[in-house]
Amino acid sequence: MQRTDFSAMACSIARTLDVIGEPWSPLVLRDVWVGLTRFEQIQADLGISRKVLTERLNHLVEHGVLERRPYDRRPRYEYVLTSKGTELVDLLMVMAGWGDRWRAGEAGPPVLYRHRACGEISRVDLRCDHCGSPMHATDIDVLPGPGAP
Amino acid sequence: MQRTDFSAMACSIARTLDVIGEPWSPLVLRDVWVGLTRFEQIQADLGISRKVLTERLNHLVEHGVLERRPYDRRPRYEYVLTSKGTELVDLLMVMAGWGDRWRAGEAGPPVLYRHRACGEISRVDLRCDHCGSPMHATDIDVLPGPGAP
DNA sequence: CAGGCTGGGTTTCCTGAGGGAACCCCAAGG
DNA sequence: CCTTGGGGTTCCCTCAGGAAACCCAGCCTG
Repeated sequence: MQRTDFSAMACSIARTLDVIGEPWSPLVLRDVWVGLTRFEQIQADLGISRKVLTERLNHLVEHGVLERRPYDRRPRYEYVLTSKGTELVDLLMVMAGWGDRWRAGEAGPPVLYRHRACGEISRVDLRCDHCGSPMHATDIDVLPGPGAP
Repeated sequence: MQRTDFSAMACSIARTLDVIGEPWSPLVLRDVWVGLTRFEQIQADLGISRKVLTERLNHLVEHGVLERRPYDRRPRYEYVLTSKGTELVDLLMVMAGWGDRWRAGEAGPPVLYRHRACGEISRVDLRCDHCGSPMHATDIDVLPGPGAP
């Protein structure tokens, strides 16, 4: 985990990292996303230490990214994505896209994504929400915003 | 940082985290992106320990995300994004988008992005690279790919 | 041409987070 | 009752992060 507290920085990247920047957090989120929603399942899938998994889950719940809820009359719980968390999955998809492109190697990507709307195996692409044309790092200017320091 | 080695996992998210998952790495990348390309600049801007900054920069260079190059006949160096690194900035933009939306608070986002193609202050949106319609976490099915374990 | 200055690190030491394994609690079920 | 299994806690050890001091190679200045 980061020792330094990122949440105080006037930077939305740092603030996002404050929520999912700790080691394992994105992978925990991915597991919940693909349907591994219980402590034992996630622990077994990732091989993460139980202590750390407890910490991560609590942190994600505190930040409103996951919701912890009982699924039995016994004390059994599962973790589900909130809408805030579901939007974080977009980030995971972009991460996966980069990994697919640059680190998949000979074997090719371990998973494929099928877009339900068109039925095609496709990749995610970044577009401008105004004009709809591609919007990548080199296509933009960065300006100070209202919350600038 | 993570003790566990993510690079061996058959997961493109984990493989991406192996490159930029360590604390500070995304912020180092952001700094280089916005033009803080020298050791002293980055160190001063982030307040990161010099030791850790050295490690992160070396790691990013080893992975071909940054390139280290001299800018003087004295032993002075600057770090610049490779194309592999520039594509990672897309990830930073999505991160910033989430932080803007969920954690900016009253003050509003600290920075704005102007899309050069249309001139508008806009946000990045995820689209299907086939059909061009929105492609978010809930719009896709995940299937095993050729590199599946 | 000795001494400073500057950028870019390296070293040292201390603390605390991650890993691993053992332990614990509670509610069924047999 | 005793076991089983999910969901955690506790303990201990090691190693990564933070802070600050130190180092070195070239200009630059007196």
